[in-house]
Amino acid sequence: MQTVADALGLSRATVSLALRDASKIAEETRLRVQAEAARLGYIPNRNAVRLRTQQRNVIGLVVPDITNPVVAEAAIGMQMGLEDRSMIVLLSNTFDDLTMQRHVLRQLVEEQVAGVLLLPALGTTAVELERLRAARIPVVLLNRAVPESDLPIVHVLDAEIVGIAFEHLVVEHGAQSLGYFGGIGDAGPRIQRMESFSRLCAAEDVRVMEAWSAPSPSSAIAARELAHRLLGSAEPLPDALIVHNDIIAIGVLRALNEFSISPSELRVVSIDDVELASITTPSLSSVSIHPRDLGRTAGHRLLAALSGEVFDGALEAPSLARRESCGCGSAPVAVG
Amino acid sequence: MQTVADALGLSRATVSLALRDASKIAEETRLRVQAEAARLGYIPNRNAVRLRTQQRNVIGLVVPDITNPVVAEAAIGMQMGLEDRSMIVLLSNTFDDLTMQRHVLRQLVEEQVAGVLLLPALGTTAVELERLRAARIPVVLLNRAVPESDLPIVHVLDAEIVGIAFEHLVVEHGAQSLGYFGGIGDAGPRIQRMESFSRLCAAEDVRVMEAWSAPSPSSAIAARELAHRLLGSAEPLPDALIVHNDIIAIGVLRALNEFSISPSELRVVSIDDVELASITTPSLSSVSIHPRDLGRTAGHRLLAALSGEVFDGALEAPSLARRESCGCGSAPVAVG
DNA sequence: TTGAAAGCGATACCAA
DNA sequence: TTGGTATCGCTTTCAA
Repeated sequence: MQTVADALGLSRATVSLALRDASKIAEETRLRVQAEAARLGYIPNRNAVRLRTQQRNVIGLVVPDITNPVVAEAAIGMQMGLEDRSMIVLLSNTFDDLTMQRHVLRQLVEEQVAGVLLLPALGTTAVELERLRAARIPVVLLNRAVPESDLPIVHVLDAEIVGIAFEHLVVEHGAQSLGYFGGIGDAGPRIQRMESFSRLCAAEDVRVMEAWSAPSPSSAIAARELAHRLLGSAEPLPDALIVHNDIIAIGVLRALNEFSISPSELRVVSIDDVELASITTPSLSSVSIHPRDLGRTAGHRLLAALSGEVFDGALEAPSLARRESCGCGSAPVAVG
Repeated sequence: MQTVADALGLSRATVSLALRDASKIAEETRLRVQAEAARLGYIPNRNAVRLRTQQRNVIGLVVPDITNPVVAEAAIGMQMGLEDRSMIVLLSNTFDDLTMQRHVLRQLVEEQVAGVLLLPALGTTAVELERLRAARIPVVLLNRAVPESDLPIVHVLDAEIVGIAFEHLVVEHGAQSLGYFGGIGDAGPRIQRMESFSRLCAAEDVRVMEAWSAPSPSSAIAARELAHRLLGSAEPLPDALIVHNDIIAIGVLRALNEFSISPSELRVVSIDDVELASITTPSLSSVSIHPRDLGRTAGHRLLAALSGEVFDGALEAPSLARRESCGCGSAPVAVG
């Protein structure tokens, strides 16, 4: 293309300059070049540019499941946090599969990406990330920590979240027995939250209902089945439940509904506050983690790492959306 | 790196060959090279490879909103349809904004992507895609058609979907009056479906309730508000509603619930059948469009276009998931 | 079987 | 202010 462009008597070098660096080129030449380039429909080849300049403008986003609304929101937040710098996002789903993740990470290294935002697959260890480290590609972890690794991580403040839900249920609603329902058993988030949960229950003398504190995959259907099983068993009901996330909570709500158990009998506070939470029946009280902000912050953090800056941004604090499922009364109905 | 690799006495060319093309290289040399490469942690530079070979292994996926579960599912389906060919997916959200879409498409052209899967932003016209055409980048459209353009499109079979819902409501449930609720007014899908809907209603002498056939954005909250407004007004209820998608339907269901209107009074059949549909209260009868299959098919179609093959795959036919919201009885409860 | 050299499309240095 | 030329990392003839 360059050669075509100097079909107006100039050298490629001049054209190259004229198309970017404004200085050092006669205003008139520049305009002529730009006009001609536009006329010919010239489009620079990013691959060549990258090869020559070592420029890196691609960010890898690696997640287990983009279908998860929180993940999708975070992805969008990240894209928003990056777009001004004309960064491009390479997305990959790992399906929580280590082999897949290995494959993907290798590809990203080959692509010479500027950095990687990683929501690690279950079972990810530091060795999995060795290649990235060797290639000196900055990595920011999202939500799930990786054992033995000191990578920067942006994550929801588990202790704070659990604290908010706990405080609301115990202090405001007077719950005496609690369960922490769902979440993948050996994944970071559940482990972290269970820890806070247990500590709080012990400190405030609240009874922990073990059966209702079982793990569950992030699926409404699976959660509903589990809740069904518990409701059909002799297990006593706790006063309230903190549910690992909204998707799981929707399954639980459905089960409670089928057993005609009202929020006053079993209060539910969930975590995430996705859009759907306000619209379920009963509507779902949920601790909002502001997933978009999470993604945006992670993006900024990665950018900071790229330019060697110190990162100073903080995550938006979680906050409780009070709705019906905890017994806080009816949902606000916005009718026009 | 190559230079480092021939620190074992060979030329870069030999190394390059040894690392891929098995023939023409002594078995022993090859092994030595590969061992050394592994030891040194050599990673080929995709940019250089692409530049030299003109190889293209990146596919652009451009969608308005990855947060939409159907879109997310389709994205995953596409990724699955592509992965064996070691293709990489560049994802971008346009937020249904034309300026954004222009920006993104330009980036994709610069990246020299092999092809683009595009779920066009509202208002996209053929001129928007001119650049892609000029760069001879194959495009496959997803779901929304682009006026004046003859690009191949993979889309849900709107007429068939509406037919299934209509038939179920009118023939099996005896509905005499119907509404087609929601969908973006000037977007392809709603227009297509409204057309089928009107034709069917006319043919079968079913009354079309105009007020209940209003457009609505794809948001449960907005849909609920609209339904609220209608329920609070003097508008008569139709016997049944075909709802544009599950997200909208969830909002509608919530509104009906708040007005204590049961499925027998207003039957609802929705479109999409996302996972959540089986778990709402009442559970949502929905025409499944198999979004993953949609994505996979689109991916295959694009691959076919890349290699100049004729595309022969067909889309999975839509099918109705009968649940409670149309009055088909209680949801199957899978209790262990 | 291996090596030398050209070239992919751009940038950047140094002269002119 | 412009042009010549080396270079980025790799593949690919063509000879040796």
